[in-house]
Amino acid sequence: MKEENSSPSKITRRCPECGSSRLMKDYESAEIVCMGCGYVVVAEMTNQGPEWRAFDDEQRAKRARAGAPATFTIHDKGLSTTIDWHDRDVYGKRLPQGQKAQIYRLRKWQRRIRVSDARERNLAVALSEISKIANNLNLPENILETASVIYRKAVKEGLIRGRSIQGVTTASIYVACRQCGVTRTLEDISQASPVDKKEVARSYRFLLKQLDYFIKPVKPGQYITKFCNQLTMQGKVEEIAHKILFVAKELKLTSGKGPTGIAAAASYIASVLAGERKTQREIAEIAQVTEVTIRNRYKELAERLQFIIYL
DNA sequence: AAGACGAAAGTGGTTGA
DNA sequence: TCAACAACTTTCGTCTT
Repeated sequence: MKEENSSPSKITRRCPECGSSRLMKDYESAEIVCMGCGYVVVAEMTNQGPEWRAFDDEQRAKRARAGAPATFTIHDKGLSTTIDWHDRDVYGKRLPQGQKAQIYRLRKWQRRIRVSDARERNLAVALSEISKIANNLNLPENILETASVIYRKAVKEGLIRGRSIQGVTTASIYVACRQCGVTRTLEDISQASPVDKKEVARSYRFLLKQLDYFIKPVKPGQYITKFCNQLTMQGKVEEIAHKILFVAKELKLTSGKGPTGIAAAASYIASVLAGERKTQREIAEIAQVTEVTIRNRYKELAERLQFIIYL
């Protein structure tokens, strides 16, 4: 097996920015963040363990088994047999000419059986597509699994007919992110896939309706966390931003407005208050809103917040 | 010169008849 | 299906640091 040679990528133990060893896993945004300076050390957290948990030795003995953990991300859940391309027997000896031909035929049929009918083929293509996009976005394993489950459901309900596989796979990932509380915007996700934002949004709405999912709208607070991490601002800034948001909610300034705009404005104000000023443009770029929107939210907030401004 | 501010016109999505 | 509507964007000129 090849995998044993290439060791899995190790998580850096120290922050390359400030050298601090106080690294924290942020499952919300699927990143590892330095608590000292806010630097995002690695933006990926993949679970390399088995999908089960064991609480004592007895359970471990019962649950452990040979082979890779079962996964929803391969169309047959990774349970099928594959015949590799080396024409060698278990001892590593070359096979005699006659057997070589036999193995070739076996291999051919094995492949054909594995990906048999149209639905299976669809699944196989789609799941590899999902993996590709999830990898592009450095999404953790659980998102990949969730998206795969959602896509399987969609296939089972016959929802794919007449729709592009890519559209539905991308939408599945978006649904998975929303379900698991990982803040990625439609924009983020459509950028990592060949499908445009509009198409993803259409498929997304379609999936929700057909599969009877209800997904809570994203809270601006989740975006604040994300923005502050990306802007490598101190924890203090984030804290102030959350306070501002809290007050804004009390004053009913948030309803009906885009959560990204509000979060961006709160982050902006917080950065100014904390003496760690970021420009509107910097924040606008990360928040994927315009400076004008930040200004408008900022204006509304500033008018009402002037009494509380010295927290 | 860069950043902040604001006015005005344009755009895409939602809502209700 | 269509028009009204609010939120948001784009663009551009002016002011501030």
